[in-house]
Amino acid sequence: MTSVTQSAGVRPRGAGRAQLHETALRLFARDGVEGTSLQAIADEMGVTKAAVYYHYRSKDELVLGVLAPLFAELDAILDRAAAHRSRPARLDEFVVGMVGLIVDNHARFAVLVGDPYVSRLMASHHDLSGWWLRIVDEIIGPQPDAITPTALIVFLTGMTAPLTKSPVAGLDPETQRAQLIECGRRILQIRRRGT
Amino acid sequence: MTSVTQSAGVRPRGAGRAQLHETALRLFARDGVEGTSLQAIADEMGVTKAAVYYHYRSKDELVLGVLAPLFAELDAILDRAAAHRSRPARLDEFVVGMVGLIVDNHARFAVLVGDPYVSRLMASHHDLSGWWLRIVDEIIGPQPDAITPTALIVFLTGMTAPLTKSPVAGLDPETQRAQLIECGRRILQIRRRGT
DNA sequence: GTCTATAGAAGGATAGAC
DNA sequence: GTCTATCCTTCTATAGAC
Repeated sequence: MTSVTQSAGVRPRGAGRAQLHETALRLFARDGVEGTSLQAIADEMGVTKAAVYYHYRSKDELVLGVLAPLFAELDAILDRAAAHRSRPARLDEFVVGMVGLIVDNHARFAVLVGDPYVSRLMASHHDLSGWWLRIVDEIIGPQPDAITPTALIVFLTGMTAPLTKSPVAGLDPETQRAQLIECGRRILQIRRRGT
Repeated sequence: MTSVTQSAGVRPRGAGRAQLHETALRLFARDGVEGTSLQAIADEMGVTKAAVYYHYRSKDELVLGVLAPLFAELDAILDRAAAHRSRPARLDEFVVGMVGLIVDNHARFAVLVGDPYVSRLMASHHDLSGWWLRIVDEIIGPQPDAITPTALIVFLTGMTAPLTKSPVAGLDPETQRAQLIECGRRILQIRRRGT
């Protein structure tokens, strides 16, 4: 959702901002948001704290700026999944979409769903519970059985682990993707349609 | 692992310590370890910081003290599971054991596996990777297929979510237990033995 | 076992020069 | 867009009285 078409050749606005996002995200994922000081981010970039404050007026806004790319993606995945008519097809499209998002954005997603600081931040700034309601309403659909919401949240939370935690990390992205999709299909009991 | 047999009638050593554990754990789970100051814990208990420092010489030791009850439990679950001869039986025993542990200790387990501060603390003080090696060696067994370790870590990480996160929380413990066991059996493809 | 008081470091954030 | 310098708050931790 960041400005995509910016006439080629022009130095992109916020080249420094992109580096800031990258550095901050890496440290957030490694040490947690609360465990990452603006000083540490500045040191890692070889600049001073004040340089960071040029881009964002507070740490909270920096965190939201780093996570921002996810929100549009999450909505897009929901849109694509909700377009299917049968529940299994919706669930499968959702699983495949989420796995794709996570494989490409493991750190960002792990910070979003796993960091306590972010959880509190979301409660006041962004509406993440609305996203969950959309899942229940539009993907699982009317009359959900008792276990599917639980299975979904177990999967959504658990799927970040293999990519960040030590033991299983380090697999090539295609294997990760295939294994995670299989996990999602198992826990949601989706019989694979002819793809 | 804390002293169990202490002649009855005697005021238990560390009645205050138990309350400290309880309070600290609740705040750790809610705000994260790094987001919970010793001041906040002391305030919550109605005492001063110095009183907390009477029980533990540092914040790190307090964190380890709060999490300590888990480690003996984790080993006991592994022992029970490893005693079975067939792999499906070992996996099922492990799933049932872990779900029981989590339902009774969601907050503690969530802090252990989810908190960035704890992750760093474990890397230096405790050997959590040894616990994972025991799982792979003694539960999954020789010649693990490619996906089972991934499925296990997705489940172990994900299973904490329904108990702490908002949407699905608030179910009665028996339902939670049954749903989580079912999730584990699905993702690990365990056909239920005659229980 | 709990208190007051305080040291010493680190954090978030701002002002103003370049 | 980045710097120096500074302010104020909060944090961990310790010393010593009760």
